[in-house]
Amino acid sequence: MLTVNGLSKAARITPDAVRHYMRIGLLVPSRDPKNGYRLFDDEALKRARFIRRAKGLGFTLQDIQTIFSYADNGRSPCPEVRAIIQQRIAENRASVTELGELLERMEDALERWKSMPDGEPDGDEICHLIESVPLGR
Amino acid sequence: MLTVNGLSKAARITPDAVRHYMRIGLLVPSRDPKNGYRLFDDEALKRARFIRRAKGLGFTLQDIQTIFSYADNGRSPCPEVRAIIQQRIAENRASVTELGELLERMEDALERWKSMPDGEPDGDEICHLIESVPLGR
DNA sequence: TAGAACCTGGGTGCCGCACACAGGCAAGGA
DNA sequence: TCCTTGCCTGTGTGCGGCACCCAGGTTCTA
Repeated sequence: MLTVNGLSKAARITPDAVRHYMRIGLLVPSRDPKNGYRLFDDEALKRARFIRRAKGLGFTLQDIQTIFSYADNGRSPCPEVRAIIQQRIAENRASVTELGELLERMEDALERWKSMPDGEPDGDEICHLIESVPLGR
Repeated sequence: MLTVNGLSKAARITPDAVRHYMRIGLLVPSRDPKNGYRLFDDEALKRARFIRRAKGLGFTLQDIQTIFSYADNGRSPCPEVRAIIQQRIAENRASVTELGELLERMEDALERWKSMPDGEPDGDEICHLIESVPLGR
């Protein structure tokens, strides 16, 4: 049986993460009657490692909740898992695209600014560099 | 003079965003003594539009605070602006890379899973699809 | 005169933790 | 025996950038 710190080391996550997972119900400890310490069994260790793996694949903690509730009710989570990851892949593609477009705007701006002098405060503009950039729709 | 809603329309942001910017001190309204309504002048409208532009370039609200405080003290924010955007560009590149790597892992996993059957609960594994994935370091 | 549409303040929720506080408990050495 | 060190406990707050909701007051329009 492991304490919070012990579990955090065995599963290679921070103690704060362990506490967080407890708070949201992903990990449920028992108690040492002697001192009230939380104790985690092998099942909890398995879960903690699973969480680490799943997070590394882009599953959210909510997703992992869902997966656990399937498993806890004796049903296979696999079909859901396939569906969820497709969803997350789509979201991820969208945000990569979006971030890439932002990055391009940023680089363009920096480049254009190279040939522009710094402005002096004139009570009319806040920063002419930024104000020289066209508004996105 | 514009109310919250009026400003939100003139600057093309949501009323909730206007309220948020007020809360964190980016926009400071005066008051209509008749009814206590918040009133925004042209200066505030200029600021609201500036916020929209700067956000579109990847500046955080904190960055914008900094820029405003330069301008408010009669100093040119331009050198800071150049420094900040370089910083944000670097961060953005890092997260694009990171997200891209995550996306790759996700796609690889989905692909491998195509040739794997759904598992049935056996009390040993939670989801063999996910557990078949190697741990990242 | 009624209803719609606006306004006010304040609070909560999202995501995944990180950090901090104040105090209790356990095990070692001087 | 006391002191130190290092674990543990519960609780609360902060991050970014809003979105949403509540309960109630005000203003405009038909």
